[in-house]
Amino acid sequence: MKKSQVSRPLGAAHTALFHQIYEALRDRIQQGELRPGDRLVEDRLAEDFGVSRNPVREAIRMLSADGLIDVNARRGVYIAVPDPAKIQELVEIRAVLEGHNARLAARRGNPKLLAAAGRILARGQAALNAEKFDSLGKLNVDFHKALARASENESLSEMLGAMRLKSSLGFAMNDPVVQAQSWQEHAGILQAILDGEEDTAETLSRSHVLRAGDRARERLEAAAPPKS
Amino acid sequence: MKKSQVSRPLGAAHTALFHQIYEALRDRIQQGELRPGDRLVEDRLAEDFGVSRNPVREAIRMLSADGLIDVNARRGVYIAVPDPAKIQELVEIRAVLEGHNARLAARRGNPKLLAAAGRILARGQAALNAEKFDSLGKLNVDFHKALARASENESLSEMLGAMRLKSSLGFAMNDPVVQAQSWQEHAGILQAILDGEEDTAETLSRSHVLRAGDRARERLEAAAPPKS
DNA sequence: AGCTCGGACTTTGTATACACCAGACATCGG
DNA sequence: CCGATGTCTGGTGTATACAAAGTCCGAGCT
Repeated sequence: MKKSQVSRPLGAAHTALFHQIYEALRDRIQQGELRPGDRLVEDRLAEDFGVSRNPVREAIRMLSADGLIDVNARRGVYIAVPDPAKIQELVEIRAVLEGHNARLAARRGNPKLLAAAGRILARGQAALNAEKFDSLGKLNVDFHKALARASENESLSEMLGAMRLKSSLGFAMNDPVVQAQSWQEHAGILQAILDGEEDTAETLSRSHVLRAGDRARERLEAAAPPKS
Repeated sequence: MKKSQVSRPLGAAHTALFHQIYEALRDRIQQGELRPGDRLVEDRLAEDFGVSRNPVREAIRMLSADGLIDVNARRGVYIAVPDPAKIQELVEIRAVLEGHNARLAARRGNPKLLAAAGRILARGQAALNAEKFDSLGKLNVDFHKALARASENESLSEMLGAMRLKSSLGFAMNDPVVQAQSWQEHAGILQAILDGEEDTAETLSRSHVLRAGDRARERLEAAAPPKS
């Protein structure tokens, strides 16, 4: 679910406020500026954005439908705090879909789109060698986006994007260490796709997601051990 | 995405109007009462429901985020008219996910949940024999819902539900003939799950969805041949 | 006749105002 | 001292009012 909710006829004036607010909030969540459990107060947001409460409310409904925030009737809205089990479910589903996506990409074998993915891969490896971990998070997202495009299945791309966003609530996807480890697997996936090895591409891609999930969970548990 | 957007702590008064309206509209879409391309006018809806425009607008934002309606800024909102290519994409993704769901269901092998699915299967076969085609559509949805529950992966259930709803926009899922044909495949799927045959369950389930999609598309093209 | 232009009407977008609920604090009785 | 009840306040839910953009249709022109 990108910015596609409201079609913007290109030159057509300003986009509606509720839409701008929706994107702004979503970006803040993705950026980690708003963290799980944080409260969103309509009045505050309205004032911050310099608008009335209505556009804010409509943006909140959209975020709610996306599953990014939890709305407790009459008690306030909060950035969703996903329980680990749900996150694990999401990761498993993502693994299946990313695997399928890799298979499709291998089947299509679109040289242009794959070259684009290759360039991002190179940039990522360069960043890794230069130990510029902070830029790795965005590159990781870009790489997966490029792969998603390479499958030439737009719906699948959108779904994967939405799912990545949602899982990013569960754990810091942009944790440098996790990124660095997982990055190395990207090369293998892309190679399999380039070779047209559908099965290999799917398997590698699937396990890549699962492993990344495991690593993130480990670090999460290490940081905040179960209070049992 | 069930009614889960707003948690209702049981005794907590009435559900908000915007939520009721959201559900009402969604049901109307699912029921086929509102058809692709139909226009939704805020004022009309507000009057029909006997409320102001605000709850209606918020409901519209949620439906928009679900991808069930298209909002053209300042020009009106319409029930989404999915182009066939997108529908095909959705069907393919659904096939993969339903396949995975069947695999999980086979792996879990929860007797209680599978028995529930079995009961619905029996009801469906009975309806088929009695040629009560009109009830078959709902039973089909129920059967798939039961299967989704049997995988014990809540996120997956929700996603499959949402995807079924969205594809139902593309073609009349409740077309009696399509339903009748596809229904017979259900028995095989459930049997494979009961036998714990993960691979078989996944394969059958996947091809079941793809075939149902093909059949629906055939009928659609037969009804409204390409104007080329 | 066909086209353009302009104005009224329609519909969406936003702001303001009010009602009601839920939790916090205070007060009172035991 | 402790628990129950009253009040107060912050925040959400809904309604009404206003502004702005889009659409439709007919008059006038070529």
